[in-house]
Amino acid sequence: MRLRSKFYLTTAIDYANARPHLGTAYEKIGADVLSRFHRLVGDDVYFQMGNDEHSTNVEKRARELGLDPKEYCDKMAEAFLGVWRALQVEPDRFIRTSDSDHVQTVQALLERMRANGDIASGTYEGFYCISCEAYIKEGDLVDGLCPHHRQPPQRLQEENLFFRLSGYTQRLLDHFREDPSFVLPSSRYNELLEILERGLEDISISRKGKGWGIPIPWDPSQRVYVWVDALINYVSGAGFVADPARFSRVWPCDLHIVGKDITRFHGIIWPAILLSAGLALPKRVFGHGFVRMAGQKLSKTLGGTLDIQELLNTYPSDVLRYFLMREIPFERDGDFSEERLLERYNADLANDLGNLLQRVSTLLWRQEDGAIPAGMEPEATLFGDFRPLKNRIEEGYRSLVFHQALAEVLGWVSRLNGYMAEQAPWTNYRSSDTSKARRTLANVVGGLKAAFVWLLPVMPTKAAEGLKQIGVDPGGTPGLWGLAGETSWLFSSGRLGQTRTLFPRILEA
RNA sequence: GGCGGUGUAGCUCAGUUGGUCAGAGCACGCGGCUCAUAUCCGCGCUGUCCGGGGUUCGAAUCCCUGCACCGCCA
Repeated sequence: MRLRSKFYLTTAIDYANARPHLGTAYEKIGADVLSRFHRLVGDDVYFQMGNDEHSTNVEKRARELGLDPKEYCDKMAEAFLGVWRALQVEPDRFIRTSDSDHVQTVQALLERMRANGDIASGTYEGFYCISCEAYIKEGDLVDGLCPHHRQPPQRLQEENLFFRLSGYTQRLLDHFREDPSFVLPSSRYNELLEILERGLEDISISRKGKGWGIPIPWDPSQRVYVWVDALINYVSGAGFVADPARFSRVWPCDLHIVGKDITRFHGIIWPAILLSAGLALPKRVFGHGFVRMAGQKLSKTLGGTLDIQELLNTYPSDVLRYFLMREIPFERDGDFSEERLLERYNADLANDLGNLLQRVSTLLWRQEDGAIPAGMEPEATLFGDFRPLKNRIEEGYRSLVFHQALAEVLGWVSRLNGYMAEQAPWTNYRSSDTSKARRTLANVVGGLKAAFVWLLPVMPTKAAEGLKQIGVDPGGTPGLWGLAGETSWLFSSGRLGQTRTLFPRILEA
């Protein structure tokens, strides 16, 4: 029996100036799936996400609404949490960069960096895009506008604090070469490696001002640049100042899940900050792909947003989670469309999985009064290669290839349907070959138990409901994931729960 | 401008080191079953594997080149 291994997992934190859209939800769902998977296999999981509040855009938006930034952020935090709850995304901590332990952590790390001789003041001059919250090089402007937001940038010149990022080029390069899986997928790794090979430049880490933002401890006329502020949330949330015991248990972070557009911040700047502050580096950064609609990028500034709440009126959150994880490979971009969602739902969930549950339940209630036949043997044709199947599914989750894991589970369900048709237990009952029918049904029920357990990370509610229908209480069964890999458990006796249609077919609207 | 990725049936995609590799699922057509949510099972259909050259006995798979889309960097 090995010790429970800890697993500290984070998503990016989100700007609090717009409600979450499907793309944001995709990232959180992926992380939540992974978090649930690790809990199921028995790891000691700490899962964090949150909101990034010290942005000039947030401040601006708040003023527009006539609110104090903090007040506005409170409302937005509630709005975000509402969406996450609706999607069954359940972090252990939802951090807000205005939280006092975070503010203290940021200041403490800056002091360490300064003590380490990595911070100096200097003058910055350049074009700054307010929407990007970043400087843009002159050559990147398109017709004098920010290429991402189509807005005119500001010309800024100010006295700032600089971080000697350049001094960390070699250490980061060494680290990248030592661990090619530090940044995944490999396409992102290669991009960052190239940047490192070219060498890093120092970066500005503060902005002049006394408003919204975290004050530089030794220079209250400067505020910490949002990106630096934001990155440090991973350390704050782990308990750096608020809970040192937890911090020492949980840090370094096992995995940062972020969008592919910000892997650079997480794979280069963030590790450099940590090195400077004398903290261990995270073990891995994963840059996921984007959800597109009809090939178009989803973006809060460019609009084109699909309302999540509205989708949830038609499709339970389990179904939306399933669709996103099944259809869009986590490391790649993929298209979202409601037609496709409907297709997947009816084909995979209603017809294949839900219907199988229903047909086996009906037979057992009618013929066995709801008892699951005990003492039956697994059929070699079905369970012969069960072990490798289970391993592939586990590996799929572990390495964030969720679509593959789900394809494997649904392939298994498909085999169960085929087996059922082949054995035709209903004819056995008619010809009084009850033992053969029982053996068949026990096999199908056993197979379904495994399938539902494997689906728990993605569809926590529906899979649990499915398990209850075949007599398993998921909440009251410790070590479920492990049990689902053992035929002795899959073939244990039991009684069916109440039968209810798990995934009612949805006809075209 | 530099580096990298992608381009395979109507749609979404698998295709390890070149030799049943022309595939899966969905959609579609036909047949079967009736336990089931008009569901399930079986069978079938469609492809210049982006174009053009080349290497090879043999290439979707290697090389060159062109095109399209995408990403990172400049």
